[in-house]
Amino acid sequence: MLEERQKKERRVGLPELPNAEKGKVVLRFAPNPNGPLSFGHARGIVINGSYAEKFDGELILRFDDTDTSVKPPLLEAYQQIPEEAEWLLGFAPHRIVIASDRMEHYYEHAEMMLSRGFGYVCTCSAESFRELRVAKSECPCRNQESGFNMELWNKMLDGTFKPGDAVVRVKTGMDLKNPALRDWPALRMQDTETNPHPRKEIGSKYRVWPLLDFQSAVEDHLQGVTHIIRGKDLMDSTRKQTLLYQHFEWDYPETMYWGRVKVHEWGGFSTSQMRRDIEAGLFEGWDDPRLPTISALKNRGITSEALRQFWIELGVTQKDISVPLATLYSHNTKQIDDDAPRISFVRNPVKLQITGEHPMTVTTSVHPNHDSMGIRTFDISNHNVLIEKEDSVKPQVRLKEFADFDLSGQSAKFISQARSDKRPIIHWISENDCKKATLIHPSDGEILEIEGVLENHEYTPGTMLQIERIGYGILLDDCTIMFTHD
RNA sequence: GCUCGUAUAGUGUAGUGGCCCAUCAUAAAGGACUCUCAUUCCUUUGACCCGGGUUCAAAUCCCGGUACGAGCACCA
Repeated sequence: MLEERQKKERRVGLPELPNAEKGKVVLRFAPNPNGPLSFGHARGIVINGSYAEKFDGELILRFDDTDTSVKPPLLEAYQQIPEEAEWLLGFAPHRIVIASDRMEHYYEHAEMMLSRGFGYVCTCSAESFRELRVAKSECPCRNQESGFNMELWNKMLDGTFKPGDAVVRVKTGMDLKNPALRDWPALRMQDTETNPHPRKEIGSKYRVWPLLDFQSAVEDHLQGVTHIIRGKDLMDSTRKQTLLYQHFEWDYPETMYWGRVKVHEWGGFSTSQMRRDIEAGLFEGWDDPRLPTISALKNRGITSEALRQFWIELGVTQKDISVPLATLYSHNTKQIDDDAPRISFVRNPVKLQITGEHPMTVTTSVHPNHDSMGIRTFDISNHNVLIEKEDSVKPQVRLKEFADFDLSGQSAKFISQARSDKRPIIHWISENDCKKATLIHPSDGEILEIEGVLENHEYTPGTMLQIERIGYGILLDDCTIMFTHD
């Protein structure tokens, strides 16, 4: 090396993807549609989607909807999740795969397993198999002839067996040192008469259903997935699936993992728990602003770009982390501030009557850094203005962009238009230019509805606003603002 | 219990044997700008879990410990 090594640049963005060839990368994100997307799901979408984009590859959105009783799918989620994924990424997933539409493929592979002798139908109970697993001993079913296995398989399919009577296992070895890998279950039966699949085209059509490790493994192969990036809780899944791939003589995709994430303000986020809480009436719905769902965040004014930057900044480390929302809010502020019109909202308004000679109109900018966004005009010809109750106790104040006043009860004495001293600057609204409005502020599990008056405006719902001296908010309707963050 | 994984400032993150008395962001504190408690800018505070080893040289490699997390479901 002739050249001196340069000071290394700090790596920004996503880490390198091993063995990635431009145009040939296929990634997937596979949620259970048992609810809409949560904040945590966003990581899977953002990371996998960003790699797909970076390498000119494909992102598959796959619905892992193979459980009808423990985590039953929610019909609306099949519609909502792709929309939310597209909102988050700025592009739609390239392929959508629904596991419950692909049952024939899983059956076919199960039969291959049975006939080639690396899978067997096990009629042991879950409890007795657990003991065998601990003891590293094989169960009697393990050495059945493949013909007999096919017979038993058909009894699963035709309903001779009932749920719990039999499962299909992959032969991996009962002496494996990791107990999690020993002859793991691949398919089981479910009572889809009492718990039909919510998709009506599926309903009670199947009794035998693949479990995640089998379904996911087979489907990843069928779809040509090259890279799997998922939570490290699925590390043993990789090991189980690798053993299956060896049987099928397939190559397992490259894998990367991320650790567990908690948010200081929310703790963990479980879709199942949210679903129970919503059904119990604790929340108004999936987009309740207190909930860590994508829809709630979106409705509260968090941009998809902020979410993307947030997750990319966290990267793909295997550390278990706990992050404050302030980090997300900081990204969001950077996204919205330049475009957010300034607006005045007065909480708990107190009316003041101005005494003394004073201008009849006041103008101020819509955005102090961008004159192009125009001006706001206040009409004070009736001498009445509104200020926050909290500010009304101050003896001397300056009404922002207007003038200095001395306050005394309900009256405000005009002192001077120019600043005369360092008295605090407060925001205000002229009585002629405002209407009653509500600021919705989700905080500490409560939804506070702060009444006040809002400056007249012509913004459309969805506009992000910077509420002077309060924070950022999103306009819900003419006179309702949802507080976003400071 | 068995198995697996992770450990860098308050919180995240960069760093894969010498560029590191360690990067960047965020948070906090102070300041500049500003007629918002906004934005922007500047400054400061602040970290390689512990103990051994390998090496001329370790945040980086090895071993042990500790802590935290995960899997061992006929959930995903």
